[in-house]
Amino acid sequence: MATRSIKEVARLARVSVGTVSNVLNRPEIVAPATRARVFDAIRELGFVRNEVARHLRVGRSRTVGLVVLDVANPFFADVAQGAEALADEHDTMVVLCNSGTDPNRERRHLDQLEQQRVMGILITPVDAGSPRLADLAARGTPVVLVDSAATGLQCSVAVDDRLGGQIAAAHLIERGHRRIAFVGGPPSIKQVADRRAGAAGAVEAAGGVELLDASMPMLSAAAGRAAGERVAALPPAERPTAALCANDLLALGFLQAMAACGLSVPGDMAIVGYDDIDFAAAAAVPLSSVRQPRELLGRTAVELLLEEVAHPERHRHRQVIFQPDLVVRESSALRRRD
Amino acid sequence: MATRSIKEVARLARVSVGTVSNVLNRPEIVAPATRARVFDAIRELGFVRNEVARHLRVGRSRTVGLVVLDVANPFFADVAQGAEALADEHDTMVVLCNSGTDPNRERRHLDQLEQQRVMGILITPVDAGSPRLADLAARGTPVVLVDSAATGLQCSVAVDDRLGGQIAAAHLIERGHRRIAFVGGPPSIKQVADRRAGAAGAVEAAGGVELLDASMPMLSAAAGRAAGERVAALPPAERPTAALCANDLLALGFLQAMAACGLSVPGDMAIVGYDDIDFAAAAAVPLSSVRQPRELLGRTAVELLLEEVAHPERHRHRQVIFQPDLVVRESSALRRRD
DNA sequence: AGATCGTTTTGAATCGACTCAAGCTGCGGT
DNA sequence: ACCGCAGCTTGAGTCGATTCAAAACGATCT
Repeated sequence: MATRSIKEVARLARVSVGTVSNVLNRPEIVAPATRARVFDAIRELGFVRNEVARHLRVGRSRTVGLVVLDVANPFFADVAQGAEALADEHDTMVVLCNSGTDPNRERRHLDQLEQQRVMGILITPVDAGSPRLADLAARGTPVVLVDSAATGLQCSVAVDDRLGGQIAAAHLIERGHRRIAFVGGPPSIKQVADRRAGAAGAVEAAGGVELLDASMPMLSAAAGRAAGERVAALPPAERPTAALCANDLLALGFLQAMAACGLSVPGDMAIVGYDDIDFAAAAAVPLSSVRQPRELLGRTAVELLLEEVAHPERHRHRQVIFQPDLVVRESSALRRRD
Repeated sequence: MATRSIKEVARLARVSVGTVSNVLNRPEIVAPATRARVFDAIRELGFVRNEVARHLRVGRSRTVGLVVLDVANPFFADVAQGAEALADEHDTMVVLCNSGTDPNRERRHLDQLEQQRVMGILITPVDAGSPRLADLAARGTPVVLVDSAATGLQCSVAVDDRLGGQIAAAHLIERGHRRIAFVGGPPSIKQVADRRAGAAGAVEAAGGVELLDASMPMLSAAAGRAAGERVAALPPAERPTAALCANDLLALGFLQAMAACGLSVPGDMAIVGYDDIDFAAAAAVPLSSVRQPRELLGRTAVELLLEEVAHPERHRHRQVIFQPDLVVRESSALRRRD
C-alpha cells in the first residue's frame, strides 16, 4: 500500500526533489554518481512516477481514447489494432471505450476522457452531429472522427460509404436481382444511412429494381437473424431475392436465418455484407462483402491526431476518405436468369 | 483552447474556490442562491472538472483497466462487455488495453495504468507468474486475474481449463477417434497448457489413443490455417482424424484449411474448438466448442475488484472457478467406425 | 447591546512532479 | 589571489481541486 513519492526518493538519495526530477526527465544533465544514487533509491523504494501529478503540470497525458460503437464487432477490433500500431511507435497508449451505440454511454465516456485530459479522442460517434463533439474540440481536446466524415470542425478518416453501398447494389443488380432488401441499423448511424443512399442511387440508375427496407434497431448478428426471419416469412412472390446488409454481423445473422428457414444461399437469396471482417470468408456460405481498409483507418486517425497535437497552430483539419471495394464470394455468386 | 479552472469559476461567481469545490461535491451544504450563481458561472465558462488534479488529491481514479491478450478475439470482447455492464452500475469506466500476447506491450500497458493510478487492473496475463503482477499489488494497485487462476496473492476468476480440455478430448474419443491433434498456441499461455493437460489426461485414461501436437506460435485464425495445412499434408495413414483447438479462432482457421485442402469436416477430420464464440455456430461447418461463461467472467472480475477496493483491510483474496461445458455441433457429429 | 448558536463561506495547506532562476563548486587562466 | 565559467544542484513556486479549521454572518434570546 506504500505509495512512494519523488520526495522520499530524494530523501533516501540525499538530494533535492529537483534533482530526482532531472534524473527522471533529463538524466544527461545529472552527474553520473548522483544519477546512480538516485536510481538506487528508486529501485530500493519501488518508486513509480505518478502520471496524474505529472500531467497536472504538463497539461495532457500521452493517452488517446478510442470510442467505438461495438467492441464485439471485429471491424472495430481491427481499427483499434491499426491505431495501436502507430500509437505504439509514438509512445502513446490507446484505450478502447465501448459506447455500444448508446448515446448516454458515449457521453459518459467522453466526459471521463475529457476530465482525464487525454491527448485526444478518436471516435465513431453514435450521432456525428452532436454538439458535444464540437464542444470538446473547442475546449481543447482534439477529436478525430473515425469512419464518419466531418464537416471541417475536426479531422476525420472515413471510407466512402455511398460508393460502397452503390457498388454492392450494382453488383446484385448485375447478377440479375430485381428485388433487394436493405438490412440496416438504427437510422441515426450515419454510415448506415450513407450505404443505403448509395444503394438507392444504384437502384435508381438501373431502373426496374426495387429496394425494400428491412432495417433493425441494432447492428448485431441477433438483429440480422431477426431480419432474416422476417424476410423469409414473406410470400415467395413478394420476397426479395437478395439482401444487402449494412455490416457483416447482420449478414451473418441473416445467413443463419436463411439456413434455419430452409432457404438456400445464394440460390433463393443472395447476400452481400459490409466490412469484410475475417469471419465473413469463413461463414457457412462464404460472404460477399464490401471491404474497408480497417487497420489503415485506425492508423490514419492516430496520424491526424498526432499531427494536430504537434502543431496546434498551423494545423488545418483534414478529411481523409478511402475507397471501399467489393469482394465477391459464394453468397452472391449465382447469376439469376431474368 | 481555453481550459477553465475552478479558480476562474470562483472569480466569475464572486465566491472562493472552496465554495466552488463544495458546490461540485456537496451541493447540499451550500446556500441555494450561491449554488445557483456558481452553476451559472460553470455553464457560462463551459467548465469541466479536471480529474487529473482531483485524483492527485483523492488518490485514485474511478477507472479500471482491462488488459486482454487479443482484442480481435471475440471471447475477450464478450468478457469486456460483462465487465463493463457491472462497472457501469458502479459509475466506473473500463478501459480496454490490448497486449497482443506480447510481454513487452503488456508491461508498457501495466506501467501506464499504474502510473495513472487506476482503481485496479483486470488482466489476462501473458505470463501469470511474472513478478510484475505481484509488484503491482504490493504497491497498491489491486489486480484480478481473468481466465487464469491465481496463487493466493490476488483474486482471480477462471474457467476450469483442464476440465474443458478433458471433456473435449473425451468427446472425440467417444466418437471413435484414435489419433487426435492438439492445436495450441504459445507455450507460455497458461490456459493453453491447461487445456492440453486436460486433453492428455483424457487420452491417457482412454488408452490406445494418440495425442499429437500441432501447436502454433499464435492463437489466430491465420495460425489455425497454417496448422491445418501442415496436418493435411501428412500421409493419410499418419494423419489424425480429429483436431482439438485451443480456441475458436484457431479452429475456424483450421476448418478453412481443411476446405482448401479438400478434406471434409467432420468426415475426414473432426474439429472441436474452444470458447464457443458466436461465430463458431455460424461457420461453414458449425463448430463444436467448449463453452465458457464469458460475460460472467468479466462481471465477476469487476465484482472481486470492487470488493477489494471497498474493504482493503478485511479483504481476503478469492479464486473463483467456473465450469465449462461442451456444445456439440456438426464439426464433430459423426461417429467413426472403429 | 451583548451573548449564543447554527449556517455559510473563506483561504491556506496539501497532493506529487516539474521548471527555472539562483546558488554552489571546483578548475583553469591571468 | 582573483575572476570567470562550466557543470551540478537546489528549492521555491506552480498546476487544479480538495479539505478543514477558522472566520463571518445573521437570527434569536436575554
